Parts: sequence; C-alpha cells; structure tokens
Amino acid sequence: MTRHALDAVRKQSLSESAYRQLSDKILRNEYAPGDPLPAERELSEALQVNRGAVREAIKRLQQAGLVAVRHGSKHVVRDYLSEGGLELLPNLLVDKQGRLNGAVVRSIMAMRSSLAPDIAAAAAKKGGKALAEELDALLSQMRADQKDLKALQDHALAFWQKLVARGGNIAFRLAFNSMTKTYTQVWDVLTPVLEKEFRDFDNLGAIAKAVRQGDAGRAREAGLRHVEIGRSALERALRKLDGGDAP
Amino acid sequence: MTRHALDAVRKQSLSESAYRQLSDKILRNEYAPGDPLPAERELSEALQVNRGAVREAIKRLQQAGLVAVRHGSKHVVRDYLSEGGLELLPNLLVDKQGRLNGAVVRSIMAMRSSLAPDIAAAAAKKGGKALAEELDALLSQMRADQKDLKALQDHALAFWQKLVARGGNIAFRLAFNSMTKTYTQVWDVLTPVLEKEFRDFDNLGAIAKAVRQGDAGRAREAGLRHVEIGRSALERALRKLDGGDAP
DNA sequence: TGTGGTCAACTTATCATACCAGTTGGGAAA
DNA sequence: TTTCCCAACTGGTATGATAAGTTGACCACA
Repeated sequence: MTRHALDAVRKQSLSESAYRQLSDKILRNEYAPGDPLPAERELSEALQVNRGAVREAIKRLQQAGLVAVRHGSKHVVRDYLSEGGLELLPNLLVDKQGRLNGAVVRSIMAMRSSLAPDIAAAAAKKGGKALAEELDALLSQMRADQKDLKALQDHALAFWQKLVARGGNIAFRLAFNSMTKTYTQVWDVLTPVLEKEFRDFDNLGAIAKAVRQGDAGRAREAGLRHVEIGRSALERALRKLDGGDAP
Repeated sequence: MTRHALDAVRKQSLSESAYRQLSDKILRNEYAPGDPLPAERELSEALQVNRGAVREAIKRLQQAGLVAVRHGSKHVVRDYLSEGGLELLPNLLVDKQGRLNGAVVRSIMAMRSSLAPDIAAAAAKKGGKALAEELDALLSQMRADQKDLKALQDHALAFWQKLVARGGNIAFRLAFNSMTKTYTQVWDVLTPVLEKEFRDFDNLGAIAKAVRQGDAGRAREAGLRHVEIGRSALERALRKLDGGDAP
C-alpha cells in the first residue's frame, strides 16, 4: 500500500458528480436543514444529467443522513450535525479549494486520542505473541526505512491497522476505517507534520512489548503518549496556519 | 422525541429492499471479499426489480465500502472489516432473526467508554454556564419523571446530545450519531437493562457541575463512571444470554 | 368552526427499451 | 512470444411512460 503512488485514472460517474455537488451544498449550508431540495426533475435539468443519476445521488444523500426522503414529497435537508454519521468526516476536512479545516483537524486528533489508547489496550488483551511478532517485524522494517519518511508513514499506519484488526472490537475497527479514509485525503500534507510521530519507535516498541506481555494498561499509556506527539505537532502546524472554520 | 411511540407507516422502496438483501449477504460473508457480485441485469432478474433499483442499491453499497465499482467490470465485494465505516454498525448489531450480536454490543460499549469521557470533558471546556443550566433543567425533569423509565431513557440520551453538541468537536458528534443510530434499533430492549444508568443522577449531576465550573478532568471522570454502569449492566445481561457471534 | 371528502397538480417510484463506454479473454497475426 | 483485434460481457446514461404518494384548495355537513 503506497499512498503517494499515482492514482488510478477513472472517469467520475455523473451520479458521483451530482452527489458531490449536492452534498457539498448541504454541508456548506447552502441548503439548510428543513429546506426542500429542488425536485428530481429540476435537479436533472440543472445538473444536466438524466433523472436516474439524480436518483442515485439522492439515495446516497439519504444514506449519509443528509436528506429525508418521502414518496411524493420533495426531499428535505436534514441537520447533519444531529443526523449525519462519521462517514461524513472526509467531506468536512477539506473544502472545495483544498484547504484544511482546522477545527475538523483538531476534532479528529482529539478523537484519535480517545480511541487509540483503547485500541492498543484491546490489542494487548487479545493479540498475543503472534501479533507481537508482527509488530516487532514491522518496527524492524521501520528502523531499516528510517531514511524514507514516506515509507515510515505507511508503516505507522500498518502498525495501527494490525492493532485494530486484532483487538476484537468491531466498533473500533469501523471507526478506525472512517478516520483513515479522512486522513488519506491529505496524506502527503501530513508527512512532514507528523514526522516525529512516525519516528516514535520508543512508544511503538512499548506497545509491542505490552502486547507480548498482555499488559493492557501499559499499551494504553504508550498508545496515548504516541498519538499525543502527533496531536501536538498538528496543533503547532495549525497555529502557524491560523486557520479553521467551525462547521 | 419518543422512541416507543407508534412508528410512521411507510412502504419500503424496492431499492431499499435490494440494498438490505445485498448488504446482508455481504456482511454475513455469503459474498466474500474479492467475489464478484452478480451482474446488474442478473440481480434485476433475481430480485425481480428493474435495473434502476439495482443501481440505486449498488451505489449505496459502494458508499458503504461494501463493493468496489468499475465501469465495465462486475462489482467486487470489498472487505468491510478493512474498508467499511462506522455507518455499518447498525447492520451488525442485530441479525436477521432480531438477535443481538453480543460481541458487537461489547464493542460498542467499549467504544462508548472511550468516547464519553472525552465528550464530557470537551463539553466542560466549551459549554459554559448556558449548557450547565440546560443540563440542570434536564436533570430536574429526570427527577420529576423517575416513575417513567421510558422517559428517563429519552432524557438520558438528550443529556448526552447536549454534551456532544456543545463540545465543539465534529468528529465526536458524528461518531455519537452513528452510535445512536445503532442503539435506537434496540431501544426498547435497552430500557430495563440500562435502568441503573438512566437513574444515575449522581454522575450526571457531577458532569453538569463540572460543566458549570469548566472542569474537564472532573467531567471526564464522572462521564466514565456513568457509562461504566451501563457497560457492566449490559455485560451481565450478555452473560445471561450467553450469546454472541464475532463478525 | 371543525371535520371529512374530493380533486388537480405536483412529487417520487418504478419500469422498459435503447444506446454508449469500458473491460476481458480468446484467437489471429507478426 | 508479444501485440493487436474483436466479440461478448459489463456498467453508465438516456428517454418516455405509468404508478403511487403528497399537498393544498375547495366543498359539504354537523
């Protein structure tokens, strides 16, 4: 898995474009909660696509908690803050101009600090020697790849993927995936900012050791120390940018 | 908001039925990661719906991380454990026969214990006196409604909704929504099981007080004590059932 | 005044058919 | 052996039509 490789070239489907435009308008409050969306036939004309594509987009908006759908009535915009799920996070991180939303970044880092310690603890309880071996092998690889920050970044993600996969907690796993989808949008931007975290072999090593010993408490502590390194680094970077919009 | 009131009667759309059948097959591993899904035209015949409905369902599967879509190739099932997001959690909690999956319940309660303390802490930092007033009012209402466990349940949810809404953390907010969507499927089942938590006025009061004082540490501790009550209760209930499948 | 019924206009839901755009694997040619 | 071509298959899009549900206006009746 190489996140800085060239990306597949793929034509975006019309329904995908429609979904993005509509979800963007909703998330930017151009269509406010309670507002009716234009009728499907109107949207079809406005977006210059057939109505099937509009319907496909709207089904996705419904799934994302962005609109309420009732047969025979116009679709009504919902309050995503109260009704939307974690899958919306990628849409909120970066605006149309590609700028990072500082408040969203801080939110994500806070949530990472909530989850990562318990992910590490669960892995220490459930992972056993086999997981510890895998983590040790990965750490060795990281030490060998020290010159290559991009590779370190990928290894660090793989480290956490191993932890969350073996901790036996499906909720952590799915939340982890949702958050990873969010970061990977700005993967290259994160590379220099989180360098210290990617090189934090001490705490990652402590987690691996705690996993070997089945010591959840130690894993939790080391997990927290580790992600707080990244959180502080990002906080510093954000202060430099002095940006951030609250949704 | 009354979760035990009569529910709106609404016909399920054909594309909704198709989505459910297909997502269920994927989540139960009847279609395994890497398997191609039957072609759209085939699914249209098998499901006895027109192809438009199949396409709508498939767009939703794609959005949920359950299938990969490529123009000209069959849709391929993805590994939702690695690719799926938190929005899948409601689908995993209850099986087709309406039985609770114990491992999913435990996962959710663990994640709640990870998030709730920090949600309370964030609210204490950001909420101010206005929030504290609202929480106090709600607690008064809860005390007045002590005889009505259903009402207590709703108030308890409202308490946490206020906390998460005012903590200024969008990630917590969206995760909270995703988890709430999951519990509300089994809302009535939870009523007797979580009774002690709904009556935990002491810790809820301590959170409200911490909010008034801007004391994040106290809020965090009280928040953790509070949700651990529910977690223990559910653990006891699960042991009685002696059930649970791991996904 | 409040309630129930009817109706037209609007909206979503579904369907069928046709054509376009991309993928894949087999066979032929170099 | 490699490259190219092509048919069959697949998803993507479009169009036009009909069915099912919603809403508000209007009317009748108690």
